[in-house]
Amino acid sequence: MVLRDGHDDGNLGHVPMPAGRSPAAARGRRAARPSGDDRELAILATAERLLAARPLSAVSVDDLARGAGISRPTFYFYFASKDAVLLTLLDRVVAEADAATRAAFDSPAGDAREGWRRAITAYYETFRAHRGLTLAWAEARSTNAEVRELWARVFDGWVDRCAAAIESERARGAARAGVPARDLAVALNSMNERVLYATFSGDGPAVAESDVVTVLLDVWLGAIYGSSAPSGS
Amino acid sequence: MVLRDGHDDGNLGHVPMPAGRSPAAARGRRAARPSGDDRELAILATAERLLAARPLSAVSVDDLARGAGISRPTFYFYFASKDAVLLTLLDRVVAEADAATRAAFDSPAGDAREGWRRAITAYYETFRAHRGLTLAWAEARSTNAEVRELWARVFDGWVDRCAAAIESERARGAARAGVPARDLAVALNSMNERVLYATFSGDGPAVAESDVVTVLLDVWLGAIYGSSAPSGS
DNA sequence: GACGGTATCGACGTCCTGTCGAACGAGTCA
DNA sequence: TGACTCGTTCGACAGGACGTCGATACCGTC
Repeated sequence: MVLRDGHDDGNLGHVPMPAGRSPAAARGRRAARPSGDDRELAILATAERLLAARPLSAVSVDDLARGAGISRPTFYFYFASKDAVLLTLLDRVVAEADAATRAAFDSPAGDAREGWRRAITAYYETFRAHRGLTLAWAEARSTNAEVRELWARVFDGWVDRCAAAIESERARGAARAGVPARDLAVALNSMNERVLYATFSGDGPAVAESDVVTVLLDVWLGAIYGSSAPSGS
Repeated sequence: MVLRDGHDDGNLGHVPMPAGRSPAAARGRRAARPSGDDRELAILATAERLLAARPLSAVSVDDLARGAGISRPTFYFYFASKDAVLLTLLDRVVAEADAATRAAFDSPAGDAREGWRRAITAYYETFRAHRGLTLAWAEARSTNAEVRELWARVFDGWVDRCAAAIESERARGAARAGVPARDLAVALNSMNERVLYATFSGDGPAVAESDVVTVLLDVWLGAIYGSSAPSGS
């Protein structure tokens, strides 16, 4: 019999940091406790540090444990697995990206073009700031169902917001009608995901880091408005 | 010391199947031989069969060997690793997709819109016909450098062809000027890759299989021409 | 100064990987 | 026919990573 990662999701709706308890409490094996928190933090810090230098597959539980100054079995006292650590880290970055794109969407936004540019930039900046994690997430996604689910939820949120924005642009007559807004949103967000990944990972053909936002924006505007210059404010 | 997968690329320019020798000869450990060829084929068939049902990570070398009716050590007589099998399989599918998209590009193509639609459809059809492999490839890419390189080479070829086509559309005044054609090609091909993957894998938000070509085409046309209706033939 | 929960680790069993060396069988050549 | 080669096969091994169990040390408290 194979043991499942064993943790009941509980509140994965990740409220934006309830100030006190980190989302790790739900993810880890242990209930909240004061003394061991530094260990937990040490593990997380070690993970982020190591992942900035090597791929996830080259980081073992032992590396994480040693990096945090504890033994391998002790690691399991804090996290159920290597992936659980990653999930905790991702929760944070996702909350960051979520906040940033939400801000971009809700902010004043002079004209429409500027609004979209801000949203794409927010997304770009956040993941660029956590390159290692971004790469590790992509790696884990193919083998870990929880990572897949977390990403699906997050992605879905962005798609919803984009689809709503596209529909509102269509309603005011600025954006051209065409394929369903939601399908368009899925396609464009997928593009961003893959293009940014290629740019950050550096292997294979990619758009230069300095141009990537411009290029993505150009495709977004072309797909939504039919040209790079949406009309009206 | 860790042994590398140990095979000198030789001719990875994959000529479209020299009729006689399969590309596996270059990939595997052994020189061409008549008697063991069925074993080799059996391994490849087993791999494709198993990958249609479970992810790559759930298929062990032992599964492959048993499936082909041989023992695990014997497997290593034919292939250097599980990934080498996958690489051989990918060589084939890639050649297929390459031929299909090349045909789409070179074919008569009544109007421009139809040309692009054909190219996207070719890509879509090929990978849909090998769902399991497509998913496995994505999984292997994150851990295996050879898979990454193979994909980079293939992807680059498509980008080249697309960029050239975009430039020629710009030259004749049909496509709008904008970001460099190559950057645009990278972005659009990346989108296709990610969107199709999501559609085939079925987890997370995705475009329905029946709509995906239409949606992708719409974004391509919007990005290249500025609307879904390119002018002229 | 016994107790209960926190925290820690040594040792174990399992799974998978890749390799080594011994064997087996079918041709070939003396 | 018997020795010799060469393609092919596999049992057995060693290594690495994972996750678990049970014993212990630490610590605040009653």
